[in-house]
Amino acid sequence: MNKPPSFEEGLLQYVEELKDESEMTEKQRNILRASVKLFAEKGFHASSTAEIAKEAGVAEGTIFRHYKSKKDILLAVVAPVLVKFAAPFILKDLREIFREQAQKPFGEIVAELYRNRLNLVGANEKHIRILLQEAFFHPEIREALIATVFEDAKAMVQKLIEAKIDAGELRPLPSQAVFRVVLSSLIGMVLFRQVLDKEDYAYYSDEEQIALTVDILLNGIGK
Amino acid sequence: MNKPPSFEEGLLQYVEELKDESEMTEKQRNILRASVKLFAEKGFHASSTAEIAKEAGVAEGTIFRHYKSKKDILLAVVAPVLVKFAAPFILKDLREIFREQAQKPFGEIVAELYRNRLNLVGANEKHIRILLQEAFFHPEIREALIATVFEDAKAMVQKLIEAKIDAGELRPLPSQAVFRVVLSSLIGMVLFRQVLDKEDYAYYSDEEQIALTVDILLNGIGK
DNA sequence: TATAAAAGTGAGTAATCACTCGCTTTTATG
DNA sequence: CATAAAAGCGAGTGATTACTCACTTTTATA
Repeated sequence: MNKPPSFEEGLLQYVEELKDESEMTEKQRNILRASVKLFAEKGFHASSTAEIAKEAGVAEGTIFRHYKSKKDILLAVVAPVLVKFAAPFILKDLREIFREQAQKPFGEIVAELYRNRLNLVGANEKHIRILLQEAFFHPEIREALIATVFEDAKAMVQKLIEAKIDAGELRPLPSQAVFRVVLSSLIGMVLFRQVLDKEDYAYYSDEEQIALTVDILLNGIGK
Repeated sequence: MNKPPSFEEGLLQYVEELKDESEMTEKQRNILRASVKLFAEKGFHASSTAEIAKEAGVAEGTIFRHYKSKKDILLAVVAPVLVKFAAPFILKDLREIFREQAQKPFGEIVAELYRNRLNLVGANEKHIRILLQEAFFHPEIREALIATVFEDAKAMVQKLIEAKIDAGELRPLPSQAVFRVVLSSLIGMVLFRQVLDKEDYAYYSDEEQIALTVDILLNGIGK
């Protein structure tokens, strides 16, 4: 009858207990830094606690003084990305973009959104990599990712889209589909920049890619 | 001075030695089937050879009679997806779409392309999941994926795009950006259908999603 | 400065890991 | 039908795994 701990009891609990780095010991910060490095390079399962200890310059026992299991380290690495990023940024940054700029043309809002998210990804490559990697295997992480990042963004952006449709600025399309294409284009830019097409992508700047993408999004590729 | 085996010596070698299932023993087929199941569920690193043997109803020694290492099993699982799928389908299916239908409107060609790829993904969920999961960790797989699937598709689609621009059917945009958006939209559909938004997505059929996506792609969302 | 709590240590542990090897059984071939 | 090769087996291997614990060192507090 014992339910496995749900992501609310599990992952989101970390959110509330989130120490910020200033109240950690030197060694504990080293453990996190080493874990991020190794997890990003070889994945969670392929990184041993012995390696982490060595990389962090710490005895193996010290790790378990701070984290009661190896998986705890993963959650401690991943939770801040999810929270400090997703939640506050989406709820604050994005809310700002939408509220303060809701009167701006949709294209400009989306461009600003893309700019914001692209910078975010660039500045936190490793953490995001770990987050996505492990989302494949740990349903709790996947669900937390969808519940915090995706659902919020979806609700907010769809609302904006519907307002812009009512205002006659956008064609009367299903907001679900519009949101999907808006998000797809963002994911596509990240994907091309980071993994698929580094050379060709590098030929254009981020700003040019954004402008092109928004142009296509608004006006289509047809003549 | 020993270079690690490149993906050509490693992965693509499997392509040529690819047994088809008919010339495998019952047990060997069971090993592959069990591996696909476990790798898809918990990932390569988290699946032990003991588990695979148990799931396949086989002695652990039997596994190593057929595959000289655990990683060999992964490559044997992944190579067929890469080759039987990517290469032939892209070089045959896609080439068919492009050649036989090049005179059709771009929208119809892309719709056909989306239909084709969406079915492919649906029919091979597990294998694709494993392929993507492990592409994070194994550079050889990632490179093979990009080299075989991505580069071919990119060259072919960009050529079509440029032809359609010359024919005056599409706006004169950089083909790189157009290709990126075309591919992004496909990835977006897959992502929404399979993981992000199962409920909302289910409200529309694949065919409707494709039609909407192509409409937006061609005509944009602006009024 | 005395004292307790917190942080750090590293040898030790049972379990599990991928893989081997000597053996038996099944299959193919002439 | 004889014989060899291929397939299958499972106990056994040393290495590695995440984690513990008795102990020492550092830090905070009164």
